[in-house]
Amino acid sequence: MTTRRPGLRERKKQATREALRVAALRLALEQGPENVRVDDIADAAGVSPRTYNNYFSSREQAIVAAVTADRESRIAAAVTARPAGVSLSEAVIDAVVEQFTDPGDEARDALLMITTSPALRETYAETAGSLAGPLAEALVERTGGMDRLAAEVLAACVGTAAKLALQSWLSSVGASFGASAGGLESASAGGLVVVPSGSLPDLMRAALSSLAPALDAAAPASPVLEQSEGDRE
Amino acid sequence: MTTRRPGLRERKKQATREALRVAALRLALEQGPENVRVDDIADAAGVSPRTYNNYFSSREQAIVAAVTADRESRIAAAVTARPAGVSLSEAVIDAVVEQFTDPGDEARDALLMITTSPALRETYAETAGSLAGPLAEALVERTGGMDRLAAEVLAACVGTAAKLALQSWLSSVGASFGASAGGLESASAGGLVVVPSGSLPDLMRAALSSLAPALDAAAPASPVLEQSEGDRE
DNA sequence: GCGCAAAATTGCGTGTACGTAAATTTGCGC
DNA sequence: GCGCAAATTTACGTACACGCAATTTTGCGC
Repeated sequence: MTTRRPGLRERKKQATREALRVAALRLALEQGPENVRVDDIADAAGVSPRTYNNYFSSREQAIVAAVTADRESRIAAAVTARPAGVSLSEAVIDAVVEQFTDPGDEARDALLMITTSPALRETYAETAGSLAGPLAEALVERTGGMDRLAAEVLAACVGTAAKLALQSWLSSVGASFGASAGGLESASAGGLVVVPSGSLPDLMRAALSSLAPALDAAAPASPVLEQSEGDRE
Repeated sequence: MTTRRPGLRERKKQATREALRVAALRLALEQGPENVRVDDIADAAGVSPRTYNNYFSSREQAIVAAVTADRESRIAAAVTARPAGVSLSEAVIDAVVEQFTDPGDEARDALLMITTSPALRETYAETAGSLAGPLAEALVERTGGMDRLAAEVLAACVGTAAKLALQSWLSSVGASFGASAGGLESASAGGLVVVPSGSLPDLMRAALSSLAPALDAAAPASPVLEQSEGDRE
């Protein structure tokens, strides 16, 4: 249902996007992330440099996109796929942890590179926030019509918690965080005080568990849904 | 503790920052936000353009900083200042709503300008996330040592919820949100589905109320709490 | 096939963010 | 007051994000 008509035109767009992702990742792995210009990526993908910015709004996005790909929709799908018996918090936490913890086989070295480069770390952590949209949909779907605003808020908070866990984990794995000279720190730029140096799954589970009460409270007390949830994908 | 040593040197830095803020706001109000170059701001503040970026990492930051100033620390202070009797969620929600709802007297026209410019709206909404750090401190302080990670997570989530409420409110007040062509949407760039067009206080209270259970559950030694929900694990 | 309108790509120009190293200022001990 | 080390400001160069308009490509009705 989501992929109604691929649309021959749309398909080509996705192909271009994919080509850019692949090219960006390959070049970054080969020459190091700092030595890759957007011109190089665009050149390797066979498009003009201007086109690159039609698909990605920063140099780092294409690289991390090669790893994160469509993680958001996978998480959303995983949430709706959980058996109706489990609580909402359980479903969400399990789905999120699962999707974030398992790196694709070939993504291992890419992850290593990302943890090494501060700029990539930042962008990578920010991808956690992008799951808000799809997840909100999934929340509404699963609970059978929870309040829209509540769904958006909770989904965004899950993303925030995941981002925090990711940042915390990254900062423990990699080097220390360079503090910029600027004053008005952006939300995601502040150095974290927590450096627990645990495993990423544990860390993420711990972070998300703080949200569990809010998630369960938002579910309208119907653990078993009799709704015909026939349409799956 | 926080302001241990004014430090004559530090004072001058803050003066420069203030000068940049004021200049940026004044120029933006006079000529419209789109017609202000960073060179103009730097020039008006009597520093080099490069110095501007030593204090603010984007052109819009200085403008919104003139309005938001030290909102984060005010919120943190407001949280700790609440009487010990009230629940944590109540304290936090009241403090946040209070600080966000009351625009300074002279900030009125500035707020109007911000709602008009999409770029400023974006930056303004993002400032909500910057309260995470101070708020986390306040949470730990008030609850008498809640888990550090939980405090960071909850504080960040409060910021996220506030940001969402702000975005929702801004999109209802101003014009529609232009969708960018790019694919990998950043967390805060996605168009919100919720356009309730309520008053900002109501909106923010509604958004934050979703987090109330999580906040209250995290307060261990709170006055009257029936601890129904045991932590998993 | 033909042609047309929408969509995507491209080139260009502008403004911006930031690394880097030189120049200037500040704080402090003497 | 003197001078030195650290911090701050500054100039310069590079890369980048993006608006805009011209150009090419795509999809579709005929």
